[in-house]
Amino acid sequence: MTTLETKWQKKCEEAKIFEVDSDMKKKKFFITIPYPYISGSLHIGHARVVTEADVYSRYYRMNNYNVLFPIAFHISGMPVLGIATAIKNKDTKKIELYKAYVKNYVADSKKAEKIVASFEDPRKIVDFFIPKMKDEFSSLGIAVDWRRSFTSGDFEHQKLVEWQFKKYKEKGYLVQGKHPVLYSLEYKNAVGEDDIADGDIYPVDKQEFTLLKFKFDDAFIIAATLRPETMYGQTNMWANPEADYVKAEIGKEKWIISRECAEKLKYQDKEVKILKTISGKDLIGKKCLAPVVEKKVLILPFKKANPNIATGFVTSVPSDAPFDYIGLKELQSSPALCKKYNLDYREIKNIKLIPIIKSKGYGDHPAKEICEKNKISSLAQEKELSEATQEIYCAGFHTGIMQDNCKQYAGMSVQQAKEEIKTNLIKKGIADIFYETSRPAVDRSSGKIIVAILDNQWFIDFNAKNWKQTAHNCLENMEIVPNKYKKQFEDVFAWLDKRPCARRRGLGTKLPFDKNWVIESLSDSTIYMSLYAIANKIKKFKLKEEQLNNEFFNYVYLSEGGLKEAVKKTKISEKQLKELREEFDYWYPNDHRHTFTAHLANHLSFMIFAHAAIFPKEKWPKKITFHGMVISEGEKMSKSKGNTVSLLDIKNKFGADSFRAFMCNSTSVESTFDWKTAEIEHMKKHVELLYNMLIGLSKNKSPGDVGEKAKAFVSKIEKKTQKATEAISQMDLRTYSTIVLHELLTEYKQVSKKLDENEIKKVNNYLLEKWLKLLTPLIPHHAEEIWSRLGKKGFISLEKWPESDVSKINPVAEYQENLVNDLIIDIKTVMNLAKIPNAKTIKIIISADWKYHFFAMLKELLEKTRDQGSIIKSIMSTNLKKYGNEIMKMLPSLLKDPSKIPIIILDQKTELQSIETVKKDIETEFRTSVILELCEESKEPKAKQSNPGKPAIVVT
RNA sequence: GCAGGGGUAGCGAAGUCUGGUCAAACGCGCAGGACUUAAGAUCCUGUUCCUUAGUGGAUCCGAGGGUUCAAAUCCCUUCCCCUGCACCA
Repeated sequence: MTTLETKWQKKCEEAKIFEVDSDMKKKKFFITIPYPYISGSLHIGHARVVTEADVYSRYYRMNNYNVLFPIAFHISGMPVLGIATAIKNKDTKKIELYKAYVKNYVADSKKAEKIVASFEDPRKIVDFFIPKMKDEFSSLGIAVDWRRSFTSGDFEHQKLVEWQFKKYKEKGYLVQGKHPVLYSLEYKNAVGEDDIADGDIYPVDKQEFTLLKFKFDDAFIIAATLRPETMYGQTNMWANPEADYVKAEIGKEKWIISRECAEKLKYQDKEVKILKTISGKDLIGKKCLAPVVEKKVLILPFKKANPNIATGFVTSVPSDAPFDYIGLKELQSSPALCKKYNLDYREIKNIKLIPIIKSKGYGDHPAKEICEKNKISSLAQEKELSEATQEIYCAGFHTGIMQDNCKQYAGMSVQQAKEEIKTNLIKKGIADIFYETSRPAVDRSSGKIIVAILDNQWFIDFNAKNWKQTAHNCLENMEIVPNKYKKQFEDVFAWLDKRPCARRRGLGTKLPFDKNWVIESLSDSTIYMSLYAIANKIKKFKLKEEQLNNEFFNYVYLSEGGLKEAVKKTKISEKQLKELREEFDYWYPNDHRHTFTAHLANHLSFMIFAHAAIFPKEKWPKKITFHGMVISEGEKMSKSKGNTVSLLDIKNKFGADSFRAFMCNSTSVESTFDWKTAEIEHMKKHVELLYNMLIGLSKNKSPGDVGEKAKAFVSKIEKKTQKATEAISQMDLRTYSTIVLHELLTEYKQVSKKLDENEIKKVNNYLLEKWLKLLTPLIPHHAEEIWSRLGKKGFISLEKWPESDVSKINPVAEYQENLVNDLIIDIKTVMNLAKIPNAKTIKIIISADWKYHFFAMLKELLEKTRDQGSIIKSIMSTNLKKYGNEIMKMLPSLLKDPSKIPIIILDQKTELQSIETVKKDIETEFRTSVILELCEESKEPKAKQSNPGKPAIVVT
């Protein structure tokens, strides 16, 4: 099969039928997918999105649209750079991995090694993989105009992004500010999941602690908490007797904090000057002034106070914190322990829990209660204590109400109090914010990871001025499929605030006004689809980087600044500039973007905002459709599971058309697509079967009217053509493919059983081209092959989509056919049940004439009402009254289940005629004689059972 | 935590917006039959249960309630599963 496919891919490429230029006489259709990221080989996730877009766009092409489907490539950000760095650092795992990739294309092992070695230059990775990716995509039979391809590292892309960000800046959409990030002390840079040891398995979060200042001599002891709302329950301070603390100047204040904390504070926007070391032991037994409760509290020993976490001091709230409760209890129950630290046991013993929060399921002292319930009695039960803390935290967060002693916060929910207390304390200068990692973490070179606050981080401010409103307008006018995602967009829009849009590292475009920053890889790909419109011309005209300046995009994209001025500033000829402008104006906006749901909250939302910011209304995107996840053999695809499927696998093992058919038919566009090797094997056979059958049809056809016996068949085919057209036009590829792959085949099989050779030839002639064209978007290669074998010139991909001839849709004919089919099945069943394998005669008794009138009337009445009383009344007021008894027997069951009334009610005469036409066939089928009679004339007791559409059967 | 999606036959998956013709498309699997020396492929038939000369009846779309003449579909409660959440493309 592959040879057939490569042959047609080559022919299409040579004929350049998918390379399109503006054509004012034709309507355009411009469809895009997110450009794929370069990293290793393409898999079925990529295959899904391009294939769906392709099938759909082929339908448009066959409806006389000038269809543009381009694909570019994304290389911004860390991954490509990461590969290059790993290879530079002789990371054997990565080198082996990429050797394996490269060997897919380069057989010679030495050559492959050399190529991989060259990958320490990221550009080499891009240059190597992009042609391969284009080939792999093309092997799926997608109709892409590759002349318009580019990468996000190319100058035309970067110049466009520069232009965009200058526009953002002019409009005040960019702001600078502080921003916490995970930061490696070793790399001296922000880090992501990939840079952190085990970052993928145990993700690291940023946690926000509230720092509280406890007056102590001329300084403050700084305690850190995640629960500022519990501050009214403080009873004491915890310090680690084994840790070293420092006294340090932090701005204008003196703080006592762990040595580690002092180091971290330097990265969190604080001036730090260490004055002296203080041993934790020396603090034990002393007192400091607790904020909020405004009282002196004892500093007590607590080994769980970790100098590596936050400040190394913890304020103790034993009523609500299990750790604090047990820590205190251990001291209170051990005079010896108190003595060890020179503490006054009676004073310790006197410390009482202070109730502060009332949560559902708990009394005044949740920590005490849960420890008693879970039998926790020692700080050594770390795991149990952590779980208990979680549980209380959850209960408090969701159901907790602040108690009366919490002053102005009394009666408030915990959720609300938490925020308010924090903000108020900060305002008063007795609290501060500190960020800590959610777990101890190191980077891949074992350097420590902390949270650092970047001072002049660039943000895109989605709340700036009227931007959100404009974005909403844009969304409002867009078609979103499935529509439920429109609401989700709205939710995302509401939540979008400031987003960091530049980074310190990675590939990409530098911020034009601050070259220390690289524009972040999602922010640099929000309007690139506009470049497809002119990318081929930029190449053709051999434009240079410096020519694609502000004036260039202002003129070509916005028609601003005037042609003369643009010519002067860009040094591009008037003719070329005009042509570029026309090309852009013709193709843009993007009519349709097909993407993965995961992109909604970021890429797609940014795309909408970007267009709203930069472009006039008529250039805003028109439509977004979503596809679902891709899994393989019921599981998430992953290399470790060995269930990944590459495009090369598809090409070599199954063929593009089988894949296309299988994928479209196995799930609806918005649902999860599950790759199943066994099932695609089936589809491969099915495609072959269709192919052979259609070739067969092409050799056995003759023109002419299909004839009476195929009337119902034609009706069904026309109806299904209509349905398939409707489905594909709404991108319901599943319904569409089910019809063209299976339903048409079933119908054809059935009708061909009934027809003689001559009749079949005419049916074949009627069906062949129509069916073939219906199949073309789905299995284009096979369709082209058959088309050429029919002796047709040109490509079927460029043919006109078949129209459904509505005048041939004939419900009565279909009904009659069904009636006869059911009749035959019924006869078989009866013969089976009655155990009469060889019947002498089959008597078919047509229902009494009055029943047709009754059924028809009942059907009509049911449209209006379901009320039995009024239905009876209406019927009895007609001359059907004389059958009142029988009617009353039948009516309840008909009302209960109206499906017993046939969809179409013929009259007695027509029904008799329908059966008469097939009388002979029934006789042949059962090798017996058939007698037809009317109920009124029949002496059979069974005759009364006959109903419209359901003749009585008597076999003897 | 925040936001969103979903639970339908042995399995996958339509149907849900717009309630009725839904025991539920289509595919896979399974069973029986045809073809074949045989296997595979292909074709036909069947595939909730009971009952039966085709009729009929019961159960039924995670669980429980409600609205309605009528609910897989609308409303409420509840259980379970999945996805995303910003130096990550």
